[in-house]
Amino acid sequence: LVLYYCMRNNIGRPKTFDNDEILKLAMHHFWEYGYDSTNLDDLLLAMGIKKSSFYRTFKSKEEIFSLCLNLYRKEILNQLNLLKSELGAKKAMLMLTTMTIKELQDTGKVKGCLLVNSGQECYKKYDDLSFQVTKEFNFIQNLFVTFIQEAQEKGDISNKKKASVIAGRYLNTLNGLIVSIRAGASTELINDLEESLKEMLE
Amino acid sequence: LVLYYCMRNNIGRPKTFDNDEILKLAMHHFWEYGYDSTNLDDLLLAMGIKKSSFYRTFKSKEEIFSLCLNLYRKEILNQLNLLKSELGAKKAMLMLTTMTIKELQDTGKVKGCLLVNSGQECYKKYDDLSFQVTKEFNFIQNLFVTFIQEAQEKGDISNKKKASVIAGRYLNTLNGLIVSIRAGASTELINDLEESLKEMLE
DNA sequence: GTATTTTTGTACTAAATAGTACAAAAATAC
DNA sequence: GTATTTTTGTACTATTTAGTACAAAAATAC
Repeated sequence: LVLYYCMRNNIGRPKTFDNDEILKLAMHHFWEYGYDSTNLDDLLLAMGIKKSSFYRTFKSKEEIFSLCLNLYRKEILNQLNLLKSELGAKKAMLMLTTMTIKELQDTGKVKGCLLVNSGQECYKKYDDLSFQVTKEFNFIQNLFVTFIQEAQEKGDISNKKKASVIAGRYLNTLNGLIVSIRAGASTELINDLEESLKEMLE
Repeated sequence: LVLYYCMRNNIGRPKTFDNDEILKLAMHHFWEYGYDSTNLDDLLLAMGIKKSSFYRTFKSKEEIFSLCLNLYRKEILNQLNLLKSELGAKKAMLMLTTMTIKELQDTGKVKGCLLVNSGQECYKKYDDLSFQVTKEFNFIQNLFVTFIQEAQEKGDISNKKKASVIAGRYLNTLNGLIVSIRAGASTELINDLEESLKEMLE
């Protein structure tokens, strides 16, 4: 009798939310408020589920945050690859940067890069998360390196420096940009920084 | 009778700690651990006083942190002016940067800039502190602008861009550097970033 | 109706935290 | 000794927080 029921998988009340979708909602909430200052109640509101369902689906706050870091890296990877297939490696990088700055200016929200933010927050505080952040960040960094190499080989980037060094300078400036915008940087400065980013990929 | 005692100021048990000294200790503790994840007990240990003495001397955790931000800005101001009087404006800036990187590498501790760290932490969380951080940060930024202007007039910097733009690029790269080091940047990248900082002041 | 699974509601625990109250002790001047 | 001020010790409050326990309700298939 029990065995018969176990064979079926459409038994019982069907799931009303998609795990991946609410994970995405959680990611955006963490992205805006950070890890520590996101309390569970607000997170649940953002996700649209109740506490009981939450702990039924995820192990802990730390675990879901870890999943969010993972998702974030995947989304950047997908977006960059999509842009590359349409525009080529060099223009893809520039486009991502332009989009980032645009979004910052348009929405007025300075969310920055989730990995960078999390790095600042978790560093010397949550060892596991800190380790993962470094891993995901390096993944993205390496992705940029391969893009730059590809563009160098195609002749789109004439700069002969090592791709890893160019990528380092590029991401360094991009990361600093968020700090500068939060500190109330002028439009003039932002435009200049964007210009300097372009110069790096010439 | 009471009036007679009030005239004297050497009456009663003398103070055993200097307010400025323990403030400095507090500043270094906040600098290493951040504001939120500094709990009062650890802070008191670092300061070497007891809770009762603390609340007798300071109003709250938020107030003493505000005083620390103030002190931090003053110390940078003093150090930069001292270096300028010895080396001139341009070399003073480069020296401060070199010292920062050296300290990061030598001690292994990546404390970064207290104002930048606090900016990330307080942004959209503690309005008063956030406001103050912006103020102190702009103060330092303006200081760099005046240094660059002075060096441009003396001919030490031939770059004809607006001093504010050069300062923006410079601080932006310097701030990003801390993120990069925490993310485990290679010595090669760090050296290159330091090189790019030098180039900006040429 | 019954069996099963998902979701919710309510109430709770345990720990950490900033800040307070207040008396006792210690260190000075007289 | 007394008066005064600083420092300490102890105990407490009030709040926030992540996480748990468990039963009740809702939604499906049969």
